[in-house]
Amino acid sequence: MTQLKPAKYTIIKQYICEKIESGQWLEHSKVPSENELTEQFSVSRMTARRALQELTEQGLLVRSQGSGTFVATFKSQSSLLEIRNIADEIQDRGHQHHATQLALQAIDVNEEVAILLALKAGDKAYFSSVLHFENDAAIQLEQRFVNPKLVPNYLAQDYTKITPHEYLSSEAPLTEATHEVEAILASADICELLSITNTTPCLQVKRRTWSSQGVVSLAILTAPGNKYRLGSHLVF
Amino acid sequence: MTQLKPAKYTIIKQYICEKIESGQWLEHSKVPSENELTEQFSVSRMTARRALQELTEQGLLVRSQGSGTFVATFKSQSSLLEIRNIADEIQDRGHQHHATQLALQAIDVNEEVAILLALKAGDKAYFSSVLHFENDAAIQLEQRFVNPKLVPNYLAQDYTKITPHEYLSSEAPLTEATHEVEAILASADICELLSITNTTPCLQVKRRTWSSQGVVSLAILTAPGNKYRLGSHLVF
DNA sequence: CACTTTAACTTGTATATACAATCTCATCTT
DNA sequence: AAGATGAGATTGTATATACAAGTTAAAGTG
Repeated sequence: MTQLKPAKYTIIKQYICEKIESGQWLEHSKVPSENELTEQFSVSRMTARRALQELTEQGLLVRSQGSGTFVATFKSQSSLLEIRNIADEIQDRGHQHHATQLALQAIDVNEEVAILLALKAGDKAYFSSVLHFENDAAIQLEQRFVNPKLVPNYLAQDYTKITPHEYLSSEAPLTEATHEVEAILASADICELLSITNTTPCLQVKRRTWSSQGVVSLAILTAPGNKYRLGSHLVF
Repeated sequence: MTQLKPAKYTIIKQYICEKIESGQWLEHSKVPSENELTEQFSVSRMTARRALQELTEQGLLVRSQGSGTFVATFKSQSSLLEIRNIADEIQDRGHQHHATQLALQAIDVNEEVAILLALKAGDKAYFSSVLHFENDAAIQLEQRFVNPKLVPNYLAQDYTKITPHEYLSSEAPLTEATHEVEAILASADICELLSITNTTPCLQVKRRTWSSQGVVSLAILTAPGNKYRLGSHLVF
């Protein structure tokens, strides 16, 4: 037996999580105050407070003395590990960024992608391919494979203007991500897109994202010369 | 004015941090219980508890109902971001690992290293170079530059058998680290060490570590073909 | 001696209360 | 109309208390 009786503060946490995950409480919207939760759940203020506090530490909420508690934007959750958005990175260097969408369609996944997306070989997945430019020079190819069960409306968007965390978090709040980084030589067609020779070392980042429902997406970034900065509280 | 009166729980937190950082309280050793801190600082149990709680969330302490609160091992702090130890990685693949120390000396730092280590150009730094093998094939070169002010005993160790977090955390508990990842072609001498051609793409990871005293070390890992896995709670 | 029980200690959860600090907004004043 | 004031709401800090639950070690029992 694991838990005969869940703690009261966990019940409140769960309640708030569900409201946010289901989309009933949107980003920036105000969540009930400590006193309101106190009444609603018939608990003491310190118990209600603990629920809000822990969700704030998890990054789901932000609190502000005097004004209230609010649903965090996805961005404010990302303090743990931040791989910077390519557009922001380029603009910080004082350069121009634009992107071109090369593909947006449903495809049959190959074996490797099927495994990484937790699908069966031959299953359908949504696929998009976006090429990013810095001052009109192609610098990064972004290929995304998206689980159609979890993001059914994926094919309706323009992903040159929407960053991954925007489209993903609006459909299913992401709970986890892993990144796998490798140095590779790109295939001939990708070299052509990026205007590089087949001897140019490229950084390849495979990023997988999860929601509570399962694997949401696999993104493969291929970029010559780029630096990725990772910050964290801890090491190794 | 920032803080006229620091909160009591922060005073207790600071007290505990200092004990740990100064080495008076070693890994696994028991820290005062909530009741002891209550007496010692003349606060309520909930205030003492808050200090212990927050340090636990930061990863400095671990708590166990019934038995007490203890100083965490460095490893148990590393849940946020984990770049796996190369030796563990290799052994998990079922292969053999060994390492050779190519250099261990004090050097004058060049400009780039000086900046990254927060030293002045021409300052002395400790330098070590370790080559890692998988089944007798060289697969990773690890070059470390260490701040001699913060790790004065660095030149006394054998770093083929000691992992970075072991030697660093024993001297000065690390509080933060950043990783910068890039795809490069290695220099001629490194290519020779790794038995690769000068067209082989290599992953280069620059890892900087901090303690409360300042920048502790800069490690440059150069590895062809290797994959680095990064796990985190959050994304982008 | 081996096993069980008990007592003491420690952390976990929960409540009730008080006051401080900050923010918002309606009201008052000039 | 513009600025100052103040009331109310909200989070932050702190205390005192109570009981639950897990651990440890001493005391008791066979």
